[in-house]
Amino acid sequence: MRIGELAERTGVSVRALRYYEEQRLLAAERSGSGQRRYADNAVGRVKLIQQLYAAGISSASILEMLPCVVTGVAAPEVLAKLRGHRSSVVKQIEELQETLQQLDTVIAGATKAYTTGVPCPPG
Amino acid sequence: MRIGELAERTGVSVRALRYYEEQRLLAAERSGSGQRRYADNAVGRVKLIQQLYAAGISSASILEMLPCVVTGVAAPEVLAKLRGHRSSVVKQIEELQETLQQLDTVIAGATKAYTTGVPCPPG
DNA sequence: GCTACCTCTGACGTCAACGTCAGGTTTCTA
DNA sequence: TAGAAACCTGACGTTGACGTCAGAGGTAGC
Repeated sequence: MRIGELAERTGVSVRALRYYEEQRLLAAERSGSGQRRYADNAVGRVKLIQQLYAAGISSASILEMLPCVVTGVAAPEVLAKLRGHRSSVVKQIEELQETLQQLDTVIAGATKAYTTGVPCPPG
Repeated sequence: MRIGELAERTGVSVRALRYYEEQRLLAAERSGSGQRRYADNAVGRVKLIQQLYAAGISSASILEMLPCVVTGVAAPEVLAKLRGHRSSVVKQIEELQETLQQLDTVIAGATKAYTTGVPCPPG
């Protein structure tokens, strides 16, 4: 498929896909005229990249771990980094759960208070 | 306390604290010579700010919700935004949990494969 | 009162993941 | 075989949360 279709199917922009290629995260065949052609599995690859980005992992780290994700094999150093990222993700989840509780407390309190008290000025 | 102590007690930089003030997220009294003086509860406030930042909430949104967190009262519009942020945090958590599973799969597979197979080149 | 450290304002620098624009080529559709 | 739509390669712009540096003034221990 061409880049526009991949963009549509993954929900990321064309520019982002070119950027991934620049970062060597996503390869593409080229047609005779130089247009990018992607295989079907590129969709999954792009979604994986997005997921890792969302976890706060940098291009460089993703680049490092991608072949391992694909082949299922990793050298000890890479494995150590993977474990590092794993624990960072765990920590992020824990912190977000705390934040969620805070938000819930505020929402619950504010909802109740507003039915009886003075509102907090918006803006 | 002065800004250096607050920085040390919260683990954020002096520059960040000044930035929070710029964004009107954190107020400070001033000494006669113009130095910032913070009350003890500033520690909690800074940690809250960090938590909200970590949830991907912008300065503007934090500014909007802070008085509500403090007073426990919110106008309906603000409340709606709070709920919006809440669901965004929930979504983030879900996505991170997916990512965690992916990482676990990779780590498990790679650990096993490495004991028997070919390593993935590091770097 | 000396000295070492802390703090001030202002202003430019940084970094990552793209957005956007320009100017030209390719591909699809009628 | 038009012409619209998609694609190409640069290359500069953007945004947020700070980092960093300069030059000047404040503070605390001895």
